[in-house]
Amino acid sequence: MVRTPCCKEEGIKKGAWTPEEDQKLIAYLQLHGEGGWRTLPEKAGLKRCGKSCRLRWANYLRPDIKRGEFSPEEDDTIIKLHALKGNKWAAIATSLAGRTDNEIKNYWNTNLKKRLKQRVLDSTTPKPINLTGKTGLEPKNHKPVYSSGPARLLNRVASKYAVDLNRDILTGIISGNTTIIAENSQNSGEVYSPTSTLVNSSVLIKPIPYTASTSSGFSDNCSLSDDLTDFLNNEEISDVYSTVDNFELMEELKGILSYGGSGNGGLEDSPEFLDSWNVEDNMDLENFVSSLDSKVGVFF
DNA sequence: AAGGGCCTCAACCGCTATAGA
DNA sequence: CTCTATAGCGGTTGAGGCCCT
Repeated sequence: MVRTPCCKEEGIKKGAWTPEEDQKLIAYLQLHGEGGWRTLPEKAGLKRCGKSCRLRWANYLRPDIKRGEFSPEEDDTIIKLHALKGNKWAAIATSLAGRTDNEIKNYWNTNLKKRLKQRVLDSTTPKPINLTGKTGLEPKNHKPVYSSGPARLLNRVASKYAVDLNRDILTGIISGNTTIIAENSQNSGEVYSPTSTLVNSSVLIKPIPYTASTSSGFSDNCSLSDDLTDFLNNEEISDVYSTVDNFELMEELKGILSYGGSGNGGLEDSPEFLDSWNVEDNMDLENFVSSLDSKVGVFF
């Protein structure tokens, strides 16, 4: 399809709008209503392209736009909806009266994202509890029995990158039916307290197999074959984690798996590196995770 | 006081989707 | 069915303000 030229013509002004331009645009739209953006600038006496006029109106001049700081309630809504929808700013904006997609996107990138990352960092203090001889969970007796792709992948990522993973988050993700075992010899006999961080490079996440009578846990038809966002958006998972706390839980996991930023040659907003693993390939996850080295560089 | 770095957010860019001729 | 115009979306940019040294 031939691309429609926009703002390519000579004499078209760019940059910040002046009050006079705003007035011209408002006056024209009050008189004629929205639409006809291509011809609007000439009719309204503006040296702007139609697209620029439409954006100025939609994001700034529209009378129903709410300006000012976001309320805590709006923060919560954005966080929850972002956990569900990802960077679908327009979809999120439909649930926040008076807020534009652009405004929400900026607010997320400059405030909420940082706040969530900071929360993840604050929650990653390791507190191992020595329960040697009391748990019956000696590592050598626990060859992992994986029942789901997600759990396996999380485990492999954790073990491969010695990443700080908050156990609360992971146990939540695995619906509480999870045993976490320190496998490394120097940690033999240890498990971690519910508030601990998994800092060891050989941590196992062992979900109890899903059964039809269990309302929580993973079924085999829920996998990470696409990406983590899809996984988290999976209806089955969303149903399990429909409370406020668990929305935050999901958000934190996303934060952890994206933590590190592009500046480190790593990840930023979404775990797209997971895309390369397809369950149908029957690829060994260990090989897959090993291959991530070359894909993401310094991870975390 | 100055200036360098950081942060915010309006505006732009590139692209897709959709409607209608 | 094809082509074009328009609307809309998400990512990115850069001007200006703020803060710190």
